[in-house]
Amino acid sequence: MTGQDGERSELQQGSERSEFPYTAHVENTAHEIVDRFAEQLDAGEETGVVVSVAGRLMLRRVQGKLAFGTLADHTGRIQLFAPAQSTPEFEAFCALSLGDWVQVSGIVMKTKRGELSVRVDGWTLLAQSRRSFPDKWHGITDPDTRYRQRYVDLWVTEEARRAFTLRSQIVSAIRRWMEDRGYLEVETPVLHPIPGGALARPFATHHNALDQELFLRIAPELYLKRLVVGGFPKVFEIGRVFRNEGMSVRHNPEFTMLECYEAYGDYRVHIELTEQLVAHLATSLLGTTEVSYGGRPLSLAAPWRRAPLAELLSEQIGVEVDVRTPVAELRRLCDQHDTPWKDHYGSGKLLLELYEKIVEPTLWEPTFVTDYPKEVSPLSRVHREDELLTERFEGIVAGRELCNGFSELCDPDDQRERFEDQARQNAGGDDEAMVVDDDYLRALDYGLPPTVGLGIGIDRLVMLLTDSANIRDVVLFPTLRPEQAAGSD
RNA sequence: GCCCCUGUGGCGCAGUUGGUUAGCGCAGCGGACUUUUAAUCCGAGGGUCGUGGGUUCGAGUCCCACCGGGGGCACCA
Repeated sequence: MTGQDGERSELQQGSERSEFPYTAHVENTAHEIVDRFAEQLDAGEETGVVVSVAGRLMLRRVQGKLAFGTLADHTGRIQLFAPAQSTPEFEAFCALSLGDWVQVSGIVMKTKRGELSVRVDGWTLLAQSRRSFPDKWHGITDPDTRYRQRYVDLWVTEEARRAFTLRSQIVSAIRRWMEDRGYLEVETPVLHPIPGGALARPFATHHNALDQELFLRIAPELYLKRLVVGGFPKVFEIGRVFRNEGMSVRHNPEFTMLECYEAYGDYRVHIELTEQLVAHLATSLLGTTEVSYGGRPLSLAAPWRRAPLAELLSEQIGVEVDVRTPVAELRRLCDQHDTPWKDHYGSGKLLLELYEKIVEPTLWEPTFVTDYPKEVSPLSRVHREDELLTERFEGIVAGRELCNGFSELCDPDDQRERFEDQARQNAGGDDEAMVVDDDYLRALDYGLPPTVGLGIGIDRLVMLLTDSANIRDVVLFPTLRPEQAAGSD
């Protein structure tokens, strides 16, 4: 391609490029005008109300001595009505390109056919679009183009605008809700000397001045608990975390997590917090807790079902199993159910693998799965009724993990042992296992009170509430392969 | 990493069992039109069919490789 990749001809590029204004007078929005006048005016009626709007010209219908246009702004669309005899520089107005930014002022009126319009009594070209906009009827159908050129997608794909607006509202509502309950929002480091707080492979980077290896965080967990040690009893953070793992419709290498910690509470406190928060978001933003996901109904109303992991698994496979079931028997069950295992897996890990394979995808209605094996929960406090389990829960909705929380492990000695156990697995080839974080252990030495913690994947939550099947539909600029050099695509 | 699908002018598509100058709609260009709603009508342009090989008298169409994109599996949230 020789640079004519959708660019307009020279003729079209306009001679007054240098005359684009530095500001624009905008007092109204498309939505506001429709809201105010759509019901009131009769076809052919004119008001004396002068409005001033700005946006992109999305459609144009020139008819000799009369032109119509469709102007889009961030709130919606409104028709422009431009008669030759009253429109300043009518010829130039008709020559506008689709996608051009214009400011228009004029009276509000309805055409003979009853379409609410702004008469173009004055207009200014604010910026040109030198590349043509996508097909006005089909929009962008290639998903790759939608993700790469989100700046165009947002104009053309109504669904995209809706999803990202809702995402913003969700995050904002979460903040308000947490703050209303006495949680303090904090910011902890993204660059970690030791990656921790989750089981995942990190991205590595390097600080030149310190000549030190650093990792992009895989979770803020350990820093937030340091803050509870530091005397903030209720903290939360909404932030980006990074995991160097595969990408899929449900996984983007960087994603947003809400994590919160509360002193003096146990895991039951955050189970309730989760179901109430999600129900609140659904009610306040969607108007109902009865939603549908992928065409299938789903009730987010609290309370959600609670069930211990081993119980759910036993029920599903028809064999009584728990964390005390011998490894050999669980391996047999894994083989039977097409679930791969490794030699170093204990009963707890085998149980988890079986559960994730067999049970999790079947949990459609919101369910809190509780009492995870200690073996697979290196940061969770031991269950008060069973030393091989922990007081941990995951919230499963539509067959997917939405959140993960637990009574926090406070005992520095126990934590050290769990770290060391993880480190052994790490050395043994499991590059997702944790390593010992001595500073975190030092913090625990000063005393962490009884505490509960919770992490919610915001992207997954937004997917759920916007009925999106692909995480890329709720991430503005998802991670993609680098675009091929222009010329071959 | 493995498997399946896909790649035609700026955009959306059609291209019949491989057969003569690769079509259509939108956009863009020229023209007509004072109530359109993807406006309509007339006219003239624009593509070495992802790239590179191969089979064939002849390939957008068949074969191979590579590149891009999508979906599924595996790993994870």
